Amino acid sequence: MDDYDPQVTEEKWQRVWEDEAAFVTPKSKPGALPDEKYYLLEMLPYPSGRLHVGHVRNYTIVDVLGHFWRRRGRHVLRPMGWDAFGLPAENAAIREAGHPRLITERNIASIREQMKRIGWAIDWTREISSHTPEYYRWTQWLFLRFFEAGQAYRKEAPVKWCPKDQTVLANEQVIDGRCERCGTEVESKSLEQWFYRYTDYAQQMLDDMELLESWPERVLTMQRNWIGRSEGADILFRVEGSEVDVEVFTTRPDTLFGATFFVLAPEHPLVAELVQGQPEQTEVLEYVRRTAARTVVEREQKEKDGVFTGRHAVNPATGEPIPIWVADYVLMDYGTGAIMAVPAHDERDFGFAERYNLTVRPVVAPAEGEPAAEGAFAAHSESERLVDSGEFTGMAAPDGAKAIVSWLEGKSLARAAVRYRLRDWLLSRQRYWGCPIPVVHCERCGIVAVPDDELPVLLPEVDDYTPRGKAPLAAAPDEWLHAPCPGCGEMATREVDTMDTFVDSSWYFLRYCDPRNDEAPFERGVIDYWLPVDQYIGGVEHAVMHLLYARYFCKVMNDLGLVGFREPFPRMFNHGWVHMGGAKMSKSKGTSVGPDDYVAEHGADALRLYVLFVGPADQAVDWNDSGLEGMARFLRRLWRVAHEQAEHPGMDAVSDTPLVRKTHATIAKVSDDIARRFAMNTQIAAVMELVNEIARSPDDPGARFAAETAVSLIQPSAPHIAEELWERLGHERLWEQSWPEADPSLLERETVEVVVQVNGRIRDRLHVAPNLPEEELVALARASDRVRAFMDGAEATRTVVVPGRLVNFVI
RNA sequence: GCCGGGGUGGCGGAAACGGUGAGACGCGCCUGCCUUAAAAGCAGGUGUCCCUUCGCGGGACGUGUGGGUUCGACUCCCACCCCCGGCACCA
Repeated sequence: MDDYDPQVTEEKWQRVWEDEAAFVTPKSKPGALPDEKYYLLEMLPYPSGRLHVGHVRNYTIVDVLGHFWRRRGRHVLRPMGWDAFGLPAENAAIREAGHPRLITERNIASIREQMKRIGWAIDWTREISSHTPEYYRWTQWLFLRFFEAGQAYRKEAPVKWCPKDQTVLANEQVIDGRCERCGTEVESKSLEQWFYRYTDYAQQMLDDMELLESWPERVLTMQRNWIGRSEGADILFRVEGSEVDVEVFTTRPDTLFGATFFVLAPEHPLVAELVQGQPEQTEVLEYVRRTAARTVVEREQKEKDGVFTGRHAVNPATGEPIPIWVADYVLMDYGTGAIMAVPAHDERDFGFAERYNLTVRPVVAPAEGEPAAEGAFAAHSESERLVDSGEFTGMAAPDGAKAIVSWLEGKSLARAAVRYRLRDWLLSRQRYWGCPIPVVHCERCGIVAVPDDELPVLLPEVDDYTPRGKAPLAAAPDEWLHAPCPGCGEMATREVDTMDTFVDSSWYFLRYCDPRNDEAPFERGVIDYWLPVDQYIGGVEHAVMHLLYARYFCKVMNDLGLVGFREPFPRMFNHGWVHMGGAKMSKSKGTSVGPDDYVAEHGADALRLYVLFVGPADQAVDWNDSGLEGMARFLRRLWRVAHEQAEHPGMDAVSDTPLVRKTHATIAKVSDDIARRFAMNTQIAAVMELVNEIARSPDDPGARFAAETAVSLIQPSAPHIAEELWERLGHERLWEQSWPEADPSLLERETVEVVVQVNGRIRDRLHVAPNLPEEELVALARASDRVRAFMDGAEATRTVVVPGRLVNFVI
């Protein structure tokens, strides 16, 4: 027996797989049934330079599933590609005076090489990259379909602006008031920008969660929170001494009689008009100006204040004039930017009223004899009743809410309303390295779409990528910047903003199915075969960004007849990241450990096993390589055991030995761990147990069968060594062999150990046949000397029997 | 504050349904074999405490803390402590 040399073995099999196109998936299998396919998808990676062991863990989890389902007879699609546009490459280009394309492509080449060395079963013929014109042509094409459908539109709106990256951000990209990428406090600016109208789909996103058969509960919760549905009413307030009505949204219309003042957001368009000519005008406008100068974080953290406008609104329920204030705790971009303030029943309103000595009037109270609700501002409940609320006094709060709304509805002053926290998706970016937005601005025709046959609008070369608040493309050469308007033929100017990279990753999973199509983004029939994705895998950090965007994209495409499904990823699994020093490994933070040294020392198989073995696949782990040696040890042991057994003849018939039974139990355990539980750590432990067992009884007649099975079961996790040993055991192409099946008749142990307890304490053990009748078992247990000693002559008042497990005498 | 998830040996982590022996598997550590020696490998041991005729053996305690349900609880219920993640001016 030669020594196990992972370098030799791994190189050999990687070449064989490549030569035989082992993991290349044909376009679609003619006549194949949909349930024979298995579309296995990992979230599109950003090519950030080099892989770290966190990536190795994630992709190896995917790889195990791919091998497993392929050997279970599924037609597996397992592609790879690159989310190649985006700020890091552009910033690196500015820093190093390089070109983002060259930097990106260099990174891709380097990562691809690492991936191949680890031996993942990827279909590289389907590789795609979002920065290539072949890909972004179709990103643009889809944009135009959305544009025609009114789903892509331009508007002036307050937007989040990152002063460091010099670009606008989507709401999802603002974390705690800071830019998700660089941590800079974001500012609020009013700018004209491109949006996808995904608030149209807010309700469907909620409703269609029913179609998501297997998603982590926390992701669904995060999406629900993000969409933020609330039910209530829109109510009109007349401004005293004018014809102006201001609309507010409230979730507590039952408290309308307690609305004792009225607040406008500083950005509310009515503010200037209301204070025109008032003595308070200067002070109010100064307040508005000061608020506008603050960053989002400053505004959120400062103590809330406000100014009185000198004007009053009329409470539509009481007819009473209430003062109108402008205050920074009211936000322009939720609801209507104006609120009715009910200080008795809202914590924020109460704080404000206290500060400025405004009237507090309770209008909801616990019912007679009921204790006051926990906390002064708890949500209303059946047990609370309206007080001091005119004709509604005495009604239960929820009923009162309905009654007040329909009363005002009759006077056209209110209507039931649902609001969402979700804002439209801001998709334009004032940066270079992204997909150009394919429209022109024409003085005569306005915004005009570039015709499909002129796509792609190529990203032009520019001299300077540095963001200066204006898109770098504004400085593109004239021959790019100016183009004839497709409408009137006059010279028009191209759109200079580029798209958010989340647009690129909202449809890539469709392109994988038909990656070289140059007539359409994809062929409908191919999509119908492969989609929806059978298993989607990625980090939880995309719970409210990528996953919501991609869901939205599919809904619109479905409405446009481009695809035949409403949810792309019915089954989602979140892997846990590998951490270092308590945080996710990250190249940019310098907390990153690459796979290369480990692969050079112990081989890819040992590393693959180790990253699977460190812990449950959905949990984060802190990186610690001390156990890697143990995996190498296991592989050498497997090597030795397999070679020993290769000397033994194969079994003709199925013998029934303890080792054979153990082997069948292992098949069952490994299969269930992979297919149902995603328990990659325990499936490996199970194979280790089996190998230990073979080493202990090498002359068992079932030993060769056990060894071959162990090799077969470890193949998804350690494919190179498995392939080599399989060959040395006299077989071929393990990756094509069907997955072993456990024989149910051999799953049961021949004898089981039954515990005999007296009062719940173990006093003896019996070895009996698993199907021994209960009476016999009890008789046997009662006959035990040790049991008799502890029973001390007493009779059991109760006997508990768990067949095959235990007998418990209670005295 | 609200909503999730979690606290098990020196370490990473195992234990569908409440049903033996908690601690699989691996790391680390200890002892022995092999070796001139080391590495590798192999065999065995390894929760805490106690009794022991030291050969087996036996007992008590032990899954964050305190209660509870049950013949029986890592698993169920109540209260509390701690850690991780998400949300948090959304009217």
